[in-house]
Amino acid sequence: MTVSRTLHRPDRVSAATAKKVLASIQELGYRPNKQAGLLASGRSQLVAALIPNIASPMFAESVQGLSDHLHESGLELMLAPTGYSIGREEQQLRAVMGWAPAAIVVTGRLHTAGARALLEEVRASNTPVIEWWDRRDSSRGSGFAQIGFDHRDAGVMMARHLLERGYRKLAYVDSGVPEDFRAHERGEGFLEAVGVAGGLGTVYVAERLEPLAAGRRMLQALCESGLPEALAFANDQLAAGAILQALELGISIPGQLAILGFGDFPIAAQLAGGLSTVWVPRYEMGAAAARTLLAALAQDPVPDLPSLEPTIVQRAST
Amino acid sequence: MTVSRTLHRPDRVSAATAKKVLASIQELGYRPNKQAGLLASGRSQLVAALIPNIASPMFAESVQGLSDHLHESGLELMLAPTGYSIGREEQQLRAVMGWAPAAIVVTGRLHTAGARALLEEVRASNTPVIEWWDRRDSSRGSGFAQIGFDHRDAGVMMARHLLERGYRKLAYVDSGVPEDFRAHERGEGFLEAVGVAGGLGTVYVAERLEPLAAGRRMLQALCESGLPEALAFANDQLAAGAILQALELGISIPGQLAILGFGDFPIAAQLAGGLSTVWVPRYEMGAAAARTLLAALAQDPVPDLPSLEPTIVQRAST
DNA sequence: TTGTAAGCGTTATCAT
DNA sequence: ATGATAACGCTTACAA
Repeated sequence: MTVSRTLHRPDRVSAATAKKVLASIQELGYRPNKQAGLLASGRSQLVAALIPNIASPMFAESVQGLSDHLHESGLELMLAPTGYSIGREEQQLRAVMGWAPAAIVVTGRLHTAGARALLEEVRASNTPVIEWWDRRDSSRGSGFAQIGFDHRDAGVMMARHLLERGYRKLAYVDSGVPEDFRAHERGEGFLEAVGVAGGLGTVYVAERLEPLAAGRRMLQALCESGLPEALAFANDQLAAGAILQALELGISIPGQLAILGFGDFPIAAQLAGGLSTVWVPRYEMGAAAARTLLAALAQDPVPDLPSLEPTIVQRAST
Repeated sequence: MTVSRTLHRPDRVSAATAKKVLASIQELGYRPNKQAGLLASGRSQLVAALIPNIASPMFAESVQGLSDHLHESGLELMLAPTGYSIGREEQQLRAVMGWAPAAIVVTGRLHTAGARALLEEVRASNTPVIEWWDRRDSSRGSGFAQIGFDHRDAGVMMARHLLERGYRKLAYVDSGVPEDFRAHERGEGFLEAVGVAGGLGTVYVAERLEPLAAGRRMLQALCESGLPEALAFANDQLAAGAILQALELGISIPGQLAILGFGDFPIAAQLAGGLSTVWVPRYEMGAAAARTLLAALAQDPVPDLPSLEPTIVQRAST
């Protein structure tokens, strides 16, 4: 008991005892067993994050942001990939809950009914639940903490950017991942904004290949069936593929075809002249999730968060 | 006790009892507490992986490979980033060991003395320790299971590829991350092979910027100080940056300058004409680590692993 | 096939 | 300021 106190409440132990305890810890190489600690205290030091894909650059930086701030506070990160499937997400959620995590982070606001019930249960036990990478103001109150931005609005922003620059025949290229709801929502917002402005909007779906290759193929296909004036993509990788293909075909950008990406990945800044795109606070969402969740665990008020709105980055391709 | 048995050794429970138990589990929403299970059994269902950087595409796919195969067997993955620092690695190792993981995966074969002692301790308790992303045959026997390839050999292979194609004035561009020992070792192997062949070898160190930008800057700098005949890079991102810059400067590739990357990331196949590079079994290392570790946990013999040797991918840039 | 008792390593609580 | 005792929820070992 004195050892436990020395480690957790040093102010409640005399200096002399503390010194002896620490010396013994050093000498014996004692490391507390966290599982036992959790079992006794009911407080875990684990945060579980469920994300569609670990290898995707979209989420990797958010995970890094989360991880950086979590480790500063002595929390460990448990990662569970869902493969962009909400069914899989429910399974993973079930598995992860067995660890009694201190907080749970899930991607997006769309879940199976079962997953939603599990999350409600988690929240009912005073464990923070955070949805990141999405937010819809209308659904607040009913839901969990949302750290992200509205993808429909982002789609609207993309369309408006193109419309403002005079393009009228527009198309959105979706990623071809059936359950990437956020990409679909951007497409919906895009289409709607084009319609409102009296433009001509279409949605295409990329093949489910490696994205640079899929972008190339998409441009190839459109060349044969007829190019719009501007093309907005679900992500920079698709857009970069299209630009590379356009360069090879001698299609001038943005003269014959304007191209807009999403994500503002490094390649966007480096590609011939620069790819116009949408900057997304990837790392910041992770950091914000960590800050929010730490505050909730400490019963502190919700911290002020930086704006997490995406913004258009204008380069040479639009 | 009957519940525990129903869940873990269903063959030891009568069908009728099992049915009743499962019905109750369903009805009550019972989920076993894994912490308590571990505490009682001494067997954890957690695998800890320590990697330099979660957001780096180098490791992300290995993590995905590990994760995919782990989850199939009901093991959870705990990730700890070390920021390319072996000091940080030791800290993380200490933290992670508090969870009594079922197995530990660390990146590379170079660790602090303290970390090495901790890993020995882990192994002494019959917990598998795997070093991935590196392997040195001479150090086997003294060490842990190594899943990866020899980076010095990879450097030699890169140099030989360039030498065979007639280039004599060669340079290797290192990544600029001080503790990326594997990139340094590739550079050493490269230099040595060039020396042996009687060529002229140099090592440059890229600025520590976003890698595409650093590759651009490196090429710019070399243009001013004098280009070699061929340039090998520590990774494809640096090489891609150099190619983009060369295109803008009108330097012909491989005519005036040959360029070789490392990693075989998607961009290598898509870049103007194609970047020659070294394919690395990123996902496969993750999968192999999982298979090795599962076999060790099951006391099965070490499984046959596919070859994890990198190979040269010849494209237009060399 | 089922059930009982003990104990895993910690922390909460209360007594000293 | 320190220590004794009883949990935490499960599994092991053994008994019925």
